[in-house]
Amino acid sequence: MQKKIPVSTKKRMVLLLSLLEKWKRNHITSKEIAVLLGVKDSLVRYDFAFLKFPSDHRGFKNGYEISVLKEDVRAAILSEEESFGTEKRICIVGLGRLGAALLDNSFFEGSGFKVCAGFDSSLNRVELIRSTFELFPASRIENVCAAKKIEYAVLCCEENEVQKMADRLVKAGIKGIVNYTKAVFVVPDCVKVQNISPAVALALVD
Amino acid sequence: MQKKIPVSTKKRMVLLLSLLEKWKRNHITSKEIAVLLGVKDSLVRYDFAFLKFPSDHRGFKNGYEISVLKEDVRAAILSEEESFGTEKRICIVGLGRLGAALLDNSFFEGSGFKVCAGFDSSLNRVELIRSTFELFPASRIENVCAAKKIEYAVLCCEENEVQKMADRLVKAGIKGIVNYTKAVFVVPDCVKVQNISPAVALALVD
DNA sequence: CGGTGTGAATGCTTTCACAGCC
DNA sequence: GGCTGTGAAAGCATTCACACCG
Repeated sequence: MQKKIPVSTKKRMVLLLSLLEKWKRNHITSKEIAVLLGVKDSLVRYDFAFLKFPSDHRGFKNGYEISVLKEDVRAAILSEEESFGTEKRICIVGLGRLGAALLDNSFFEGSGFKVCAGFDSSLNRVELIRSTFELFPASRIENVCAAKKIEYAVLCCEENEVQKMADRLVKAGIKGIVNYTKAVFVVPDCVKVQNISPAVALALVD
Repeated sequence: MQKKIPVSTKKRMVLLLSLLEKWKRNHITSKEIAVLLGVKDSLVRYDFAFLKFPSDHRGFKNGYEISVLKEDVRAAILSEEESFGTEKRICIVGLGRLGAALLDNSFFEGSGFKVCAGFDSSLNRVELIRSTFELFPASRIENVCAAKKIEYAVLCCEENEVQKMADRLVKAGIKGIVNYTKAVFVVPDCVKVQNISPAVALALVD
């Protein structure tokens, strides 16, 4: 419906939402946001221009009012999706130490995502780990994801399983994959992937 | 010395190196690389143009020879740094389940980074967790990082500690921080940070 | 042909400059 | 003065088109 929000803007807006949660005063300026996000203030205002806020914040002297801004931003970045308002469902694939750590929904609260299932090729792990939602053997990815309407996946399995798991996720009709392993894999164009293993992330900070 | 390598190129090259490790044939074409990286083949060749390989691969009919390409790429992306060849030293800050999971050096092998220390504000954890290198209380970040010449940090502590830990890392003279928490923090311009919590990564794949 | 290398064209993203408001 | 909003300019990143080679 709207003119699609640029991904770079979207990334900043997600960070912004989580930082507004903890902001103590009830107003904030573009300059203050910019410092926290590590960008220029003009860029923050330019981002806001895309979101076409219903409210006009101009002339508020002391910047934006937190409650209004928060609602405006949330509405804007969620309104793009078909599944408006409802949380998008995700799964964790690979329940080694990293995967098991991510089973905690506190990583995702306020982000619009919700962990709904975990998978591992080791039956042992699946039975051993306790969690607030169901865990399954990897062989059931196709079934379970479809049944539970899971749309996104976080990959943190063994490197030699990566392609196999990705294939299953694709068959399950998943829309996007966040890959925390060093290994890369091939998916059809309609599935988006973010390769963001610790090693890659580190290479980007220098 | 060279014309600085663009970050987007660098990211792809890091992925490429790890992908070449597992490539079975001893030659590869830009088309094949492009599929694995999920980009256009022209972009792969354009990337290579920046790196100004010593060897000219043109006319090799069947693309690039793995061993030559691997050396060329590695040399190019490492040659930017002052600390040529030697592995860059990193630390993990916050040893909850996520941080503890990242203490495993297998996440970083082949990437040019090496975990050398872990920190947590809970003495209990520091003493309980076993690892192949030393763990310290968070109060010692400044000392230990300086002494061990640690240059980069991975942040995965409690959200309410994030700013405090970041301040300590800055005092310790750290160059870059990868932030796996949802919380944001402020650092001087000379320190680079990558905010890439699971929630942010997911927001980018749709 | 099917491959690489490269300059020019396109498309994104960020910054600048400045009008308008309190 | 300090703030937002916005169009125009600058800066990056990606794609295209095509020369050249085996």
